[in-house]
Amino acid sequence: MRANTEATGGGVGDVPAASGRAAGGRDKGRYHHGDLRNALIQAAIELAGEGGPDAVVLRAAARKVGVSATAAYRHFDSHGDLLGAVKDYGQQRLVACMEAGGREVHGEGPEGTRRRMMALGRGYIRFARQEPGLFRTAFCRKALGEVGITEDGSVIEAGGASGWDTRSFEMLTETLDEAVAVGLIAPDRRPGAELSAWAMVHGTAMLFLDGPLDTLTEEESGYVVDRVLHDVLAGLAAS
Amino acid sequence: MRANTEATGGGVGDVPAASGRAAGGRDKGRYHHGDLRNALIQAAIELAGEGGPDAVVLRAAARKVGVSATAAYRHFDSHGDLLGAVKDYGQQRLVACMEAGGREVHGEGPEGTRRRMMALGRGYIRFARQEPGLFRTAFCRKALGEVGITEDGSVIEAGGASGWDTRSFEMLTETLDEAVAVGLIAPDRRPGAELSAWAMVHGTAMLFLDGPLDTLTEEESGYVVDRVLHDVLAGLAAS
DNA sequence: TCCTCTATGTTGACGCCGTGAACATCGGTG
DNA sequence: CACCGATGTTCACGGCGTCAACATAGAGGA
Repeated sequence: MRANTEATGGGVGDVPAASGRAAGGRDKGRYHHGDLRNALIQAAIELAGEGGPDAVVLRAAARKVGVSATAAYRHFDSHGDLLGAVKDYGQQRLVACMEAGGREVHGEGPEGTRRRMMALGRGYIRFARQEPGLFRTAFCRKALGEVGITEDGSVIEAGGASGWDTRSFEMLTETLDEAVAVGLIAPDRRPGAELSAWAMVHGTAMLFLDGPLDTLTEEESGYVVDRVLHDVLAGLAAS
Repeated sequence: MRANTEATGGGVGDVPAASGRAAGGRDKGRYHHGDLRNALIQAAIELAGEGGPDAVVLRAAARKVGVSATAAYRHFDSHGDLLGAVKDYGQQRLVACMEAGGREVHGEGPEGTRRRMMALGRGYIRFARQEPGLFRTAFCRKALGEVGITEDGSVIEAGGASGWDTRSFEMLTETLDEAVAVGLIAPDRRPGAELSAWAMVHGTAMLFLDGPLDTLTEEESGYVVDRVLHDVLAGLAAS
């Protein structure tokens, strides 16, 4: 971090989720932008949405805001730092999409819980399909100092599991606990169940985006998603 | 494609899988390399193995071989073309790793088939963990003309499901058919089963690499993999 | 009120990247 | 042997991330 990045907490939080034209350039050539950090993040988010993580180009974001490239360095340590901000935003959007899906289902008992789990998974995959660029950015490596190669050629991987929004994991955990309480999942199959569930959903999303499922229509993909989610629930339910 | 890329079929095939020092530079300054295309692919494979798809830098590969950067354009259309060759190679290695896993299991009947499916999945994930750079490259987008942005800003996604090695999919299909024949999977649950199986395995691999499972030890991850594979089989077996 | 100090921008430069154009060299075919 | 196409080379361009030096606006104290 550098300069005032500490002050804004490094989060994205107050970026207007979808403010149309990126606040398109400052009015009347003010020398100081006023909110350049968030403006750059917003521009970078749009780039990511259109072209994925590789499209998040520092100079392009600066151009969009109407500011010189190096101005970004007053607010971000590096290109990876900016990308990390977009990554955080993407993860938040993913969580929001899951929550939106879960809120629509209100049923009680085993069937209600089952439908809620399905809704969670559908929300996850819906976000991946509707916002592929952001989804890929949310799961891309190489934000901040995650990977790099030192001058002597050795590979460095700093950070470990850093930079992960744990909220989506918590949502899954809560719903799985509910599923056990309600008798949907056998208690002895509970430990580690979030892994199977998450892997299945995430894998399905990846196959939709980068795999051989990328040509399916909306309707076909609906069947696929239901089938996959049904299978993972069946696998967890089996005694 | 350009020049003689047609002649070698665009495949990698005859690249020595792991020839230590990349054939380290031509001897005695011969003007013509003799096998530059494969030498560049080999160098690019090493780059990918060390740093993933982003490390596959055309100029770096040329440097490794001891040749000028533009020489690569006699054998590849573009950077994406070279990356595509590495991608193909990575997919072949993945298939090889799955086959190696499957060959170790010889049992007959339901239990044998079950163990064979587990071995296939373990091979998939073992490759992802042992060769993360190659694995990521095998599944990276942006080889050849897969994605791009036109001058007017619109996003173009050419190719569709192109560039996919279908062999791994076939192996899965065969084993699933075997599982039905042997009574492991209910026939009515067979259609679409490869999707669930693949999604689960691929998702687990992704969570190991880019997700929150990247800190697990070898032993821990073994349990995780077994658990996940067990779950997906249970899900398919349930009537 | 004015002066100064610091946060925030700008310009210029560097080395790396992918890529095209023009030129050089080798090796096989008439 | 003379030639020609395949295969390399050098040079050049614009774009990228990033650093150093300089410019400016706006806030807080004299």
